[in-house]
Amino acid sequence: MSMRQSRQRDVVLELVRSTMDHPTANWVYRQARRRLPRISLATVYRNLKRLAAEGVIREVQSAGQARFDCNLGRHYHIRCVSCGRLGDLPLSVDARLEEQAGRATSYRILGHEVEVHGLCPLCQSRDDASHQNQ
Amino acid sequence: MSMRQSRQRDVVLELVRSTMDHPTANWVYRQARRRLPRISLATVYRNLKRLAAEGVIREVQSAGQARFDCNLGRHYHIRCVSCGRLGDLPLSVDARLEEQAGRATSYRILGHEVEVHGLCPLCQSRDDASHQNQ
DNA sequence: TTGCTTGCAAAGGGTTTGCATAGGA
DNA sequence: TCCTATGCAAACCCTTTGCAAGCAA
Repeated sequence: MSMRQSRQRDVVLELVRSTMDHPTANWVYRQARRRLPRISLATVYRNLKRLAAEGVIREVQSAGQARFDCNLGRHYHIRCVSCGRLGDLPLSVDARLEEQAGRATSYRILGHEVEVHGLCPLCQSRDDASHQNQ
Repeated sequence: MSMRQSRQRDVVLELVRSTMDHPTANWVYRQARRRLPRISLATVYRNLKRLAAEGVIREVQSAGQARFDCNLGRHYHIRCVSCGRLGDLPLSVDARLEEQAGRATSYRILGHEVEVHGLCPLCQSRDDASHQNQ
């Protein structure tokens, strides 16, 4: 794959793999600077994109922002509408959806994504607390 | 709902309702200018957002861009990975997904979205044509 | 008249790119 | 050495905002 090794790329990959939180580029950048204070946001973006292009990680679009996922298996996501947190949804992927979509349209089907949205536990308790003050 | 009438808003709404194509703000802007040459992109955005906030249309995020949908019923979408076209997917919505997600997580579930991706008929034939020339 | 709506221009957030330098193989 | 990867700054795209003027109620 002709990808040379670099300290920056190693750190970016380690960071994406360090969390289940599907981090944004900016989160990876902030964390990376703690180890490589001179790393630039452009380098973080280039490495995230490159790693995704090589299939080492996966890029997911959520609420209009790119997030990066080290879990390469097919799975669904759940997003908190309040804080934006994106998590894995441990459900089995619906295999029939794609054949149904193929029959229902003239598209050549390549895949599908499911994003459930709701309030994460933290934002639920934050909400409950603020309601008590009204 | 305290929404005053305006020619600009009428045109924006008419345009979103004129197509099943889930247009972007920029598409609406280009079309609107044919009828109101002095309309600004900011006005188009303000009206699209306002109409979505009032529940007259719906905003959908697709491939990192906002698109606007006059179909208020719950339904799934299909996106062409090549040209970005977003269409409706005429499949019944999976009601069990949300209860399963509720059981599998500690989120308070509010809804879910499904986007199937593939190649639309136009991009398929474009692809086939270009392969013949190789 | 009142105050919502507009056009314009500028700013904003996230992401990408040009370029000279640094640094793996 | 050769060529990829980097840091920096500027550019880019999409979207939002401040403001004075316009216009519906």
